[in-house]
Amino acid sequence: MHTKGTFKPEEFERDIYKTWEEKKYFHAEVDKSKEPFCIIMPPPNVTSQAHIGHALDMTYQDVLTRFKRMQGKSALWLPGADHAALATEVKLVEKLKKEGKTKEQIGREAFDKEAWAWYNHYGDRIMTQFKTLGFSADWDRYHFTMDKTSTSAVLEAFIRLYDKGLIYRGTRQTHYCVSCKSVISDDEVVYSDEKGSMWHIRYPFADGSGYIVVATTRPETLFGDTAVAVNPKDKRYKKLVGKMLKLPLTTREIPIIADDYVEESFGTGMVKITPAHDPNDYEVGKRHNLELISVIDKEGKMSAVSGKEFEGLSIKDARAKVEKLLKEQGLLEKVEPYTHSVGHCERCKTPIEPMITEQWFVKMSELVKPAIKVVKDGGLKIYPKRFEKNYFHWLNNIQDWCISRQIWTGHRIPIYYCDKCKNVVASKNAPTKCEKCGCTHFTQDPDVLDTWFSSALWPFSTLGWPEKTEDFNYFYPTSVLVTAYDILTQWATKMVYMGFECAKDTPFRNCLIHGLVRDEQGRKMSKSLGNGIDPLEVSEKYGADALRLALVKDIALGIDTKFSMTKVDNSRAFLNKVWNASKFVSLHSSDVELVPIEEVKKDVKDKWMLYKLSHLIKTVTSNLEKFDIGMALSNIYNFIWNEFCDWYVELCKPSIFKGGEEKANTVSVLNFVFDKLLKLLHPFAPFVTEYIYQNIKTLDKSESIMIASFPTASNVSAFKKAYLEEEQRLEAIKLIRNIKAEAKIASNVRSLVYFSGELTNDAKDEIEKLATIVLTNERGAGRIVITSLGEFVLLDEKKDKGEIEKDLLAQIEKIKFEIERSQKMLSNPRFVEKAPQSLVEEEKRKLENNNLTFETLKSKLNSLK
RNA sequence: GGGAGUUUAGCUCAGUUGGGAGAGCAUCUGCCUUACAAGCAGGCGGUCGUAGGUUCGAGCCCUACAAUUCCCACCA
Repeated sequence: MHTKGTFKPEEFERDIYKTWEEKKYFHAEVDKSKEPFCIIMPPPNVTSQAHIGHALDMTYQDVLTRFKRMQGKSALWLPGADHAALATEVKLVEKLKKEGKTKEQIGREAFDKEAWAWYNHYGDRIMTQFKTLGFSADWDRYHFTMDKTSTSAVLEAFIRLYDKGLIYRGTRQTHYCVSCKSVISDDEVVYSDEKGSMWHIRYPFADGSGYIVVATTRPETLFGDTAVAVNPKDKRYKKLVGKMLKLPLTTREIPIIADDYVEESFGTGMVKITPAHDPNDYEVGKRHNLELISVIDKEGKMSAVSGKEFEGLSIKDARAKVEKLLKEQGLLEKVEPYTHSVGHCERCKTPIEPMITEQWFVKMSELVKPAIKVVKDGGLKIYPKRFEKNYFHWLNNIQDWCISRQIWTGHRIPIYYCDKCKNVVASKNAPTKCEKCGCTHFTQDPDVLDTWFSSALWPFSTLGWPEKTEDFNYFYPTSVLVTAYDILTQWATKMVYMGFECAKDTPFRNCLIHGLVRDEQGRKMSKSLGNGIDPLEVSEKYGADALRLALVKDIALGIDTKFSMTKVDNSRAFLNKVWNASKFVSLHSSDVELVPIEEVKKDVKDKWMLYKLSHLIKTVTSNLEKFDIGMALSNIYNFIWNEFCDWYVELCKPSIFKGGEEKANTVSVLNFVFDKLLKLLHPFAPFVTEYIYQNIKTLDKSESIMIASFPTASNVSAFKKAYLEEEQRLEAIKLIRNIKAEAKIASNVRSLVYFSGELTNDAKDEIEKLATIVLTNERGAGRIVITSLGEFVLLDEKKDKGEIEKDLLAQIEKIKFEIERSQKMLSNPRFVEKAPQSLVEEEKRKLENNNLTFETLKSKLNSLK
């Protein structure tokens, strides 16, 4: 039995998890007799370590999975990891650099091997970490975005989209990272303000009649200028439109054009247009049919177009040289400091270069339509609802998705070019013979796919798609996606439109958005700030259960949460409380033959407890169904501590100490209730609940609490009367405790209290024990308190008449205030008319009671005089 | 520039269709009462950001404003 020892989670968490794994409780099977429930785990980067954000995200998922599993669903939580192509490549290149190598030196094949060695090395580290936090994912179905099934899904999806004309190759301006030597998507560009300079450069007129001045932050791109633009409404420059300028440091001439894009008030009102190296200029260039001149190459060096003097220079050197030459030629008006926003590569932090390149794109306009519709129609619900706005905004403004990357890590694009006739073939395997020219030699496109391409297929690739597997048929669409709001648009949207395109349905029915975990000052946790909290350290010290509770207690959906060790301490204190409650239950159950709940003779306190328990079960279940796990946990926490421990356990003691049948009955109910509470708590604190469950005596015990049934509310309307009766007793106890404290009587001193009304023996025992008093019907003077049971007088306090009178007057004042309040409401005809009848009745009842109390108090006062 | 969140006790935050303001921590008082001092009992503490409006009634609904955080776009 479980009657000794203190709460030491480190002594049992590991073993319990091992048992769960051995018993295969995490494994979900296709079972047509059960309803499916499925969560696909958002795959963390395979090489990352578990951080506090994961802990929150996964706790949400584990709570829901465990809840549904206990409800009898076939609950699948499918885990996996992501290869994070660009992030991994950056790290691999760094590693090679340390070894004095480059990826080009070792070649593509060897590089692939390096990548796989890397995956294998880190492969299950993060998943092992997740296990220590108690997560109940089905590890048998672990997937990786580069594994066979995922690769097969990627190939299938690519070729389908290609054949439908939804994937195409195009030349356009894209963000290019000269360090990663790859194009990156808009989402992978992070902007930050940087101190730079604004160069004011003189562009002479071609006819030698003076010059104009343009302002730029990128003087080195002037070799790519193909025009200077002014606003068509700008009176200053209207006459100049059409005139030709001599481009400094070159022999070229460029025109002055008019375009709305230019703001009159900014800089000089004249903008140099460099279509190949600026997104806005690119658009202007398209409108005016300007030539694209690339002056920066993919290495981040100046190209031949910029002239012999500049060719091969870095951007930085070129900039300095341009400045020097302009100065020498008297073409530099001034240089002023200027702070502006500069885009950087998310992974390697290098400033990005807008560049014209040839890339593969996914055409979005049609693809996006069902994804918008499903949310509008309610086929996919987003919690909280307000995030729908972000979702729609994103999809309505979406650009074609650039999916090719010039790196080596990831899924290679399944496009082959005929060596002879350049025929383009999309194929899962290398084609053997060209249909057009019969050539047998093909070269595969060197690029790989954006990581998000495989992540977009994640909800169905993990279930076996494109094969028509049983898993896919049973579990797809999945039940809910759990993720933080920062990734809703980047990832969730992709899964939805790819889900419709490939798997013909929404990938998940619900999308649950939670906030981010911040530090105590509300800052984002990051390596550079050094404010990160390692969930594994916390778990090791305080137990995984305490960590989980600290993360999700009192959090609201979609709202950031601040993490603090105070919360962990509090959670541990709560678990300790549960631990001690279990010791109490155990201690008194050992010598008792438990009676099934239907057959137990229940007294008032038992009915009161069962009545309240039934309501708790309803509330918790409904909150969990709404994904409000923060609220559900609060419900359970408050009930266990404030209702069960503080009141019910104490109420049980008189019966327990009496022994015999009365004890057996009480302990049976106590056991029943505690068992239900453990089950309610289990999804949140799986380890300690399992440990206690295994070590206490209960009827109908399952092999594990994990697979026990989640409590369901029973009909308790018959207990309502007893419930109200108990509430009256508790009210009296609280009021008596209160006057005792006010009278400065120590809480452990048994006070003599006068009471003249009728009480059952039970009630008398309870009140005497819990208020620490002895009741007597011998009248005396003292502090008076009026309760719904009658009048109690505290006798053992030496008080003179004056003080008692003062007390009474204070009570009378209080009650008068109440009476006036009720009267005011009830005398308002519009309240009586319009407010719900039950409310009006309630108010009338209160007024009546208060009037009675008022009369009693007044007669007391009079009798003193 | 566009959009969203937040603003409630000293601190961290709940508050489920509008119907007498809540928890934890901190603090104060008294208790080592036979499950638990990681505890028990009792207190102190709030014009619910500001100003209007709707309503019999507003922390909750509407409007404006302020502070703060974030997202998107952009910054020649």
